[in-house]
Amino acid sequence: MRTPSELTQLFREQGLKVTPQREAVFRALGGSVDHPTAESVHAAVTAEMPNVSLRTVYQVLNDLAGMGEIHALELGTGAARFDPNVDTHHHLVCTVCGKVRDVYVDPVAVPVSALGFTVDSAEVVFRGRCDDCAPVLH
Amino acid sequence: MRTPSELTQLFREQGLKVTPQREAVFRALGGSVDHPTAESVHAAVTAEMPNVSLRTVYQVLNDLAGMGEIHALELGTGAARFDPNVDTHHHLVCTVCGKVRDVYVDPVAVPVSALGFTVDSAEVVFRGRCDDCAPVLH
DNA sequence: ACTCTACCGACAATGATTGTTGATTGACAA
DNA sequence: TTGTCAATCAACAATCATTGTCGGTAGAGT
Repeated sequence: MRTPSELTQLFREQGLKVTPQREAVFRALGGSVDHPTAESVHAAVTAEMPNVSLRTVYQVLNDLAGMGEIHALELGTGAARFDPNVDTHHHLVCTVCGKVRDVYVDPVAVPVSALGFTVDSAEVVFRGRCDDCAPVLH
Repeated sequence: MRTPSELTQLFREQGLKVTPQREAVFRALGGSVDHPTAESVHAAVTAEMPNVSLRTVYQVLNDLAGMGEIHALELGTGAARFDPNVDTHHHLVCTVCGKVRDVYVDPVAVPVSALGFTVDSAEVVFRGRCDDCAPVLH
């Protein structure tokens, strides 16, 4: 994801207004190392600016995803996760606490048996237990 | 997934009754090459045996998944897909029509940066367009 | 034949997300 | 500075997949 000020530029170019609510979402995403859900982005935003509706947060997140500035991840953890890191990378998902970490993997070769299928993207999801949850035996 | 008759054995060993409804689900899954949703399993079942409730189909699918006889796939296509193929393999997901195909990939190496994370499984999802949908431009 | 699980139908409830509506605000261009 | 229109609000309904519940019935397995 670009910087908040670059996004400001981009939004204006698209004919979209740069509102404080949108800027707050930009900032919340920029300062996120985890992979927040819409709910947690909303929580971060309302911490500084109450009265921002969850509806609006969803709107902005969808706008950003539509522009390719962030990625929406469906990791089977219930809610969608939003990832400001759009470089090619993959994910570690803790099956206990649900935390998501970035991980870089050697490019995954498109398998021969994929003939007759045009591959646009490959995503690798590693499931397991993170540091905090590893000691917990099942 | 094992054969319907093996599953019959297994269910009895677990103290579970082998009902016609459960057998119908076994057969529906056994004869599926695609990756059906609960809804489509239900459709296949009710084709031969009306009055089987969707609720019951969900039950049986969850039982089978709990026993490791099938896998529940969360591929971001809305509904969960159920896969009777429990061999190590991965998936091609058509972003246009939603069809899912099996694909076999060389074992994905767990990346070094995954230290501090105990990996239990790795799943690779290739997204793109299948034969039927490839000609459709965007 | 008896018992207890499984099933039914019918419905409510969940949780994430999107739609709607009517009123208000405020960003930006003129 | 002002006018316009997009954006937002609150509040609510609706969606979709899935699970829970319940009273009543059927049938699988001993």
